Amino acid sequence: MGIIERRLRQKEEVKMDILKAAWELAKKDGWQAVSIRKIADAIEYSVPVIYDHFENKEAILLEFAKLGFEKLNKQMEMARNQYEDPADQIKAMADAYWEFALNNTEKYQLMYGIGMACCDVSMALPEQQKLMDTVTSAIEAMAIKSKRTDINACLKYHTFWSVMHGLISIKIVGNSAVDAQLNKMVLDDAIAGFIKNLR
Amino acid sequence: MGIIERRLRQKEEVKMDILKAAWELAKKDGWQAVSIRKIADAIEYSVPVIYDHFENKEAILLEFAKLGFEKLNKQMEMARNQYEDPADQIKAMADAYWEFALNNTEKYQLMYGIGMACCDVSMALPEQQKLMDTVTSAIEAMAIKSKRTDINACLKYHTFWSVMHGLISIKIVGNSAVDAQLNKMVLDDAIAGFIKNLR
DNA sequence: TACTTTTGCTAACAGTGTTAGGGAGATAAA
DNA sequence: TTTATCTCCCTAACACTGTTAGCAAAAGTA
Repeated sequence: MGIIERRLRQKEEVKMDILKAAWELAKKDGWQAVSIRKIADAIEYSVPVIYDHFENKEAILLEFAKLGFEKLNKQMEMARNQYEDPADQIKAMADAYWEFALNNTEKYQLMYGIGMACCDVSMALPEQQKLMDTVTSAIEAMAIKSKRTDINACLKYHTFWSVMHGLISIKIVGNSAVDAQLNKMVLDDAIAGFIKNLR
Repeated sequence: MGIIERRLRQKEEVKMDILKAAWELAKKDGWQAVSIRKIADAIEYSVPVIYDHFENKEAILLEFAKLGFEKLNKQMEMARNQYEDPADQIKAMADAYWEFALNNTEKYQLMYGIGMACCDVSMALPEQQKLMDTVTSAIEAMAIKSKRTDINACLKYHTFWSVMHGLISIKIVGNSAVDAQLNKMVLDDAIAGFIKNLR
């Protein structure tokens, strides 16, 4: 009775093909160029088959946003765990965030809706919460170490995130109008200042 | 021979009607809901008439991005000119930027392509340059006053802009998931830290 | 073999930006 | 005044988009 198992396996395979096709189209010509018909064409199935696997186009894109958050979470935790000192942790996480956004531009765009319609949904993803926890823990550790009782870690996290996200989204929509080297310098300067204000 | 004058006047009137219709549609249901056909319907002309006044849809949206930059420039200069002390100027400009983004969300979205396709063009607008000059002048003044020769004003401007833009774009795509009061606190904290690092 | 379920297709609906081509009216020249 | 030109603006189409209804063929079950 492995029939239904095989069916499930085959169905999963088609689903993966859909995601793979969508990803390739996005990498080649950007998310705007991704259409249901082009995906159908790539996987050699007709259009309605896609709707057997995903409720709508948004659901397909959301899948990549989720993947993005998972990957970012992993890399942020790895960066933090490489250091003991909270200041070093914060610096490492800033670099990791920057690195992730540079190497996963397509996913980052989806995660925060840069230069594209859709994805207010992605902002409500539970993976966001974990990202916040990872960074906030280091900020709290630093506050304790610096014997600063006046620091609101949640507030400081949002500051951290704003700088990072601002820099990245300007870079993404600006098509490297500002050169890459300056961007990295701005990041380093901003994070150095951020850390200094936590001491 | 006021005939051609009248014609030009009427033509300009239709152009204004197009912009007005586009603006009203955007305010009601967001930029995604703005379509050439809906505009045509609103101005009670057929679709191709719109293409007599604008090269394409992008050109219509770009008009609002330009208006946005002009308004922002004006408000930033006003904010700066209210104070003599460069630190006060920077704080005032940060508040002005924040205020502008809050009260002109639709324009801000267009200016920096938040949550929508299009508008890599708007990033190349000359109005951007002026904005940079306004802020940079205050940063330079502050560097001189603080006798700091190590400050790269251009770099600091980008830091300033990143914090502002990051905070605002998170707020816009996040549909006020994070509450408004915290956002203002984050802004004040970030700018206070920014200014502190210029002393 | 007959029945049921699953699968995946064609074709359509309603919308998008954009443009080719032509008809009617206003202006200018005869 | 008649004829020619020119400007204005419309209808209709093209090539797309996301999404879905309905049906035919294949696969599995009795």
